[in-house]
Amino acid sequence: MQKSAGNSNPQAPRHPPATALDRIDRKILDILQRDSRITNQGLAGRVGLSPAPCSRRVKRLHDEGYISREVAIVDPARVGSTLIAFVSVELDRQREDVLAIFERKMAAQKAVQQCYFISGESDYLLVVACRDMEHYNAFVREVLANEHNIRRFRTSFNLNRVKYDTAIDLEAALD
Amino acid sequence: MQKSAGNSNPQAPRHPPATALDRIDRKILDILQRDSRITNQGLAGRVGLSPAPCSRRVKRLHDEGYISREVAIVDPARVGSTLIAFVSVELDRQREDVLAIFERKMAAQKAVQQCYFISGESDYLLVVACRDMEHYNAFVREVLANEHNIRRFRTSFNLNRVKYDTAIDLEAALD
DNA sequence: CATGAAAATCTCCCAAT
DNA sequence: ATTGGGAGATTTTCATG
Repeated sequence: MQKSAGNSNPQAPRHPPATALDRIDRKILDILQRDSRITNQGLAGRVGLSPAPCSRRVKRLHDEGYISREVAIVDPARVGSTLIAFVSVELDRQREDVLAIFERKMAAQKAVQQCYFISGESDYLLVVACRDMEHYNAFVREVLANEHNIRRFRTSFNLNRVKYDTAIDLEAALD
Repeated sequence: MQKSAGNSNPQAPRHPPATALDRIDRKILDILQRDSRITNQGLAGRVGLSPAPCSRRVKRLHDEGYISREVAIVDPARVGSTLIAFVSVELDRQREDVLAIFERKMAAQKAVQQCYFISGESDYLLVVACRDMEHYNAFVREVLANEHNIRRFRTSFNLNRVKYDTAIDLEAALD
């Protein structure tokens, strides 16, 4: 069994063997997941270490791929991206090449923030961020309606984003 | 018209008047959205500024709330969080108090990464991150099956996360 | 892992455009 | 009003114990 597609990942970062995480590592990850702007000595203080070994651990967490990247989260409302659409997509056929083509297209679309190949009635779930309805309409017409392999798609719109977290619950993850 | 609930936001950060963004600001945001670990002088170089004014702009983008936070993105596979579930939830009634209670509950659940109040057939869409099926089962039994106001919920599981971006397309957002 | 020093970086202030 | 340069203050990193 292999992933649905995209095994030709251009530059899949090859990470070192990856040592196990102890309690301090998880605490560091937990803090950085929520605020990566914290200074090293601030972090060190919160996990009960001196700055030097704390810095080493953070570097290791990066190098070994536990932290894949650090990003700034932009407030969508402030930059005029006010509409989030959820699109469930059903393809005509679930042949590997059809899936791969669709996935490549979605990955290339800047409006598509998230794209999941899913189980259940439809094949894909998209999360699309747009400026407004006009922009979403343009996206649908240009991207989805032009895609021959789509049997149908259904859109729901966001009325209120109650929660948007990028953090993973590390207690539950390892325990 | 008001948001569906949660207007009692405990500490909604009150941001300054918010000046408009020029091309350089958007370029800064665009870069930081994808990599906030870049040094200030590296950023300054890429946007064609010297370090000092670049630092000032970044500070302003934070202070005025364009950047709501900076976070480390943890690789789910590396920390044993391998299962993502999508749950569409239909409530018994769409009364404000029922919505508010449900939203508060979801916001408090660490496994719930995203929660949207949506238009369409169901009321909410949840993105839930779990260690495995057993963990998801426990989540469903403890959290959803105990919630009296839920008429029904339907789960789809992630088979392949094709794309996971937190960046907003700023070109489209402002044009 | 902690301590202490060196190197690099960030941030503030001031002059200049 | 915003930029660019420089000094001061932090921060990170590398050595040693």
